[in-house]
Amino acid sequence: MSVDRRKWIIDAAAKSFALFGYKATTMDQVAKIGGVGKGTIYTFFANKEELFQEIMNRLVQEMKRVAEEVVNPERNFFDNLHRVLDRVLDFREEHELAIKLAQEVREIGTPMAQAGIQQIERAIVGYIQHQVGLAVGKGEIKPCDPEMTAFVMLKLYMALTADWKKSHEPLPKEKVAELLRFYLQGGLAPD
Amino acid sequence: MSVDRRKWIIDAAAKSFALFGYKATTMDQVAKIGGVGKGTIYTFFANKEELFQEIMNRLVQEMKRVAEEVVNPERNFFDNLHRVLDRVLDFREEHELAIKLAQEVREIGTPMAQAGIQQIERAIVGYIQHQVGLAVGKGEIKPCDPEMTAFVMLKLYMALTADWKKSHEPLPKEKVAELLRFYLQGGLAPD
DNA sequence: AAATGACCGAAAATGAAAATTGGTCAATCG
DNA sequence: CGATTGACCAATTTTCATTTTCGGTCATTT
Repeated sequence: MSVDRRKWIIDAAAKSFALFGYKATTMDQVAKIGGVGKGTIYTFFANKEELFQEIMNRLVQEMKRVAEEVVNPERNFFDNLHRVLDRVLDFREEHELAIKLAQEVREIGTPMAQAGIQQIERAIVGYIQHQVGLAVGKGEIKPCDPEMTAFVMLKLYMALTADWKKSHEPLPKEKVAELLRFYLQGGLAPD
Repeated sequence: MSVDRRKWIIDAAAKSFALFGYKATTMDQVAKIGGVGKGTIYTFFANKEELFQEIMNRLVQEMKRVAEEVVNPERNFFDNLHRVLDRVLDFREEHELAIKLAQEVREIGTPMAQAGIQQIERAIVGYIQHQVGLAVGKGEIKPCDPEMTAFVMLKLYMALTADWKKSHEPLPKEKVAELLRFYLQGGLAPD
C-alpha cells in the first residue's frame, strides 16, 4: 500500500544520503535499496531535492526532540545552554547524515549539502533564540534582543569549535562550554 | 645595483599579487613588470612562496603601524579595542591585496592565499592579545587567557560587522561597539 | 660576478568522447 | 483503472589524451 512504499523510500533515502552524501546518492540507488521502481519515488516526491528536504526535516525534528529531552525549566539558563549545546553537538557529531554532509561540504562543496547544514544551524539558532526569550522573561539574564543574542552565541560557538582548531589544538567540548560561559555570562569587567 | 633590483622585484610582485592574486601571478609576469630577468628574482628569493611571504610581511607591518596610530594608553580598554578593530578592518576591506586574496580563497581556494589571510588574522589577534595582556595587568579586565580572549573579540567583531549583514540590515559602527561592550564587558548575568 | 632567458619536467588547462544521472512516460501489472 | 515500473532521453559529469603553462635551473652573456 502507498503509505508503506513512501516509508520504504524515505528509509532508503535516509540510508543512502547518510552513507554516500547528497551528490553520490542516485535516484536509482534509492529505488533499488527501497525495493521500488524509480518512477514510484516521483509519485511521492517531485524531485531529488524534495526527497532530501524530507530527510532533513526529520533530522531537524529529531534534533529538537533531543534538545527538548535535556532542557529543564527548573534549571538556570546557562546550565540549560550548556546541556543543549553539549547534547546537540554530540548528536551532530555522531549522526551519520550530519557527518557525511559536513564532509561533503568540505571536500566537494555540494550546494545542496551546504544548504542542508545551514538548515541544521538555523534550527539550532532558532531553538536557542527561543530559550533566550524565555530566560529574559524570567529575569535569568539581562534584557537583550533574543535574536541578536542567539546569533552571538552561535557565532562564538562556531568560532570556538570550527575556527579555533584551524590554527590550534581543538578544544574539548567542556572547555568550549566553559569559555562560552566565561565570556557571555560574567563578562570581562572586573568584579 | 642589487638593492634597487630587489626593490623593483618587490614592488612588481606586490602590484601583481594585488592585481591577479597568488595563483594567477607568474614569475615571468613579475620579472617583466619589474624589468628584470626571471633568473634575477631567484637570486633574492628562493621561490614564489618566499617572495609572497615578503609581500605579506610588509602588509602586516603596515597594519601594525595603522593600528598603533589609533591606540591611546590614556583611553580605557574597550574604547581602544573598538578603535583598533574598526581601523584595522577598514584597512583590510580597502587594501587591494587583502581583498584579492579573500576573493581568491572564496573562488578557487588557493592554499597559499588561504595561508595569507590567516597570517593577516593572526597578526590582528596578536596585536589585540598584546592589548588584552596590558589591560589584564592594569586590572582593567578580569584575568583571562589573552590569546583566547583576543580571538573571541576578533571573531565576535567580525560576526557583528561582516556576518550579520548577510541576513539583516548592517549595524552602524556605534551599535557594533555597544554590542561588543554589552556582551563582552558586562556579560548576560543579571545585575 | 651579476644578470639573463632558453630550456625542462611537472602540473594544469583543454576539449572531445564516454558514462552517468535526474527526471519522464508509454507499457505493464494487480 | 489507477498504481507501478524501468527503458529511455536530455543534460550534466567524468575521463583521458593532448596541449599549454609555469616554477625553477643553468649555460651563456654582459
